[in-house]
Amino acid sequence: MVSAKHFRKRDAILAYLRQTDTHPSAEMVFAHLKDEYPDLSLGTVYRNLGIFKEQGLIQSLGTVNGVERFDGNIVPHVHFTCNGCSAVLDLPGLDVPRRLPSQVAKQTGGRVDGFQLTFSGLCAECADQNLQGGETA
Amino acid sequence: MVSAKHFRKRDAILAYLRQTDTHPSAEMVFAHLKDEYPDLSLGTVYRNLGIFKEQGLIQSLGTVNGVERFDGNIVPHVHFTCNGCSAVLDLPGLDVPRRLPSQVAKQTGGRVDGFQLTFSGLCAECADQNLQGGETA
DNA sequence: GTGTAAACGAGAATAATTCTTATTTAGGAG
DNA sequence: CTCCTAAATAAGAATTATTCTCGTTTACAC
Repeated sequence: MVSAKHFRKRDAILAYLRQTDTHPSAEMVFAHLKDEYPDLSLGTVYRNLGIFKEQGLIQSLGTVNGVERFDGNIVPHVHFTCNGCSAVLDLPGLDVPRRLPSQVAKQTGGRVDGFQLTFSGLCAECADQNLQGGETA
Repeated sequence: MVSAKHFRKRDAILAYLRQTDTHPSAEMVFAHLKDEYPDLSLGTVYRNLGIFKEQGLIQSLGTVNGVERFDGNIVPHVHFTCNGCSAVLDLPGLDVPRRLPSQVAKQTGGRVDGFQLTFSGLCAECADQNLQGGETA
C-alpha cells in the first residue's frame, strides 16, 4: 500500500503543475520548489516531468523560445504564447475541436492521441511596450 | 538578374522548403542540399532558416522530438506529427479556424500573429508496426 | 534492525542551436 | 580588367536545454 507520505519531491512537482496556470518549464518548476525543497535537483525535475508525461498525467505544450513547457491540466484546451515574454496563457473561452481527432484518424489511417491549438503573438503587456518603445524593422 | 548558373545557397534553401512537403528540420535541409552544394555548411542552413522565419517567408512548426521543423507553406493549415517516426504531415482536408485569431486578440487584449493546430499520434505505418511488434507497457 | 527497490543529487555527457571570425563571393565604380 | 565594399558563407567554437550515470539516500516491509 502506498501511503500519502511516500515520494515527496515527485508529488510536489506534480502538485505544483496542477495548481499553477503558468505552464512552467523545468527550470521554472525547479525555481518555484527550491524554496520549500532546498536540496531539490534540477535533474529530478526533468526526470519526473518525463515520467508524468509518459504516464499522461501532464502534457507538454512544446517549446517556447527553445524551452519546453508543461501543463498539469490535461483536459483539452486552447493556449496563447507570447513571443515577447514567453508567457503561455490559457484561452478558456474558446471551443476546442472535439470531433476532429476521429476525423483525422480516419484521414491518416493512423492513431490520434491528441492535438494542440496554440495561438501566438504578443500579450497585452508586451503589445503595449512594443508600441511605446517604438520598434524599427 | 539571376542567371541560370548557381542559385545562391540561401535561395536553394528557400526553394527546397517551398517544394517539399516533409516539413524538414535544419539537418534534413542540409542533408538534402549537400549533394548539389557539397560545400554547404550546416550553420548556413540554420542562419538562413532564422532569417526566413523572421521575414515571415517560412513558418516554424515547433519541435518534434526536440528538433525544430519548418514549413515553406505559410498559408494556414493543419498538421499531424507522428510520435513514432517523427514525420510531419499536412492535413489539407481540415478547416482551419479563420475567425478565431481576432476573437483571441479581443480576449487577450494583445496581438495575434498566427496559430498552430497540430494533431499527434502514430501515422498509419507506425500504428501498424506497433500492433505487429506488440508493445507491453 | 536489515533488506531492497525506488527516488534522488551532483555533475558529466549529449545534442541542437547559436555565435564568432576569417574567407569568399557578387556586383558596382573607375 | 582591377579595385572596392557589403553580404554570404564555412568551419568550428561556444552555448544551453536536456539526458544520462552512478553513488547515496529514503521509505517502507519484514
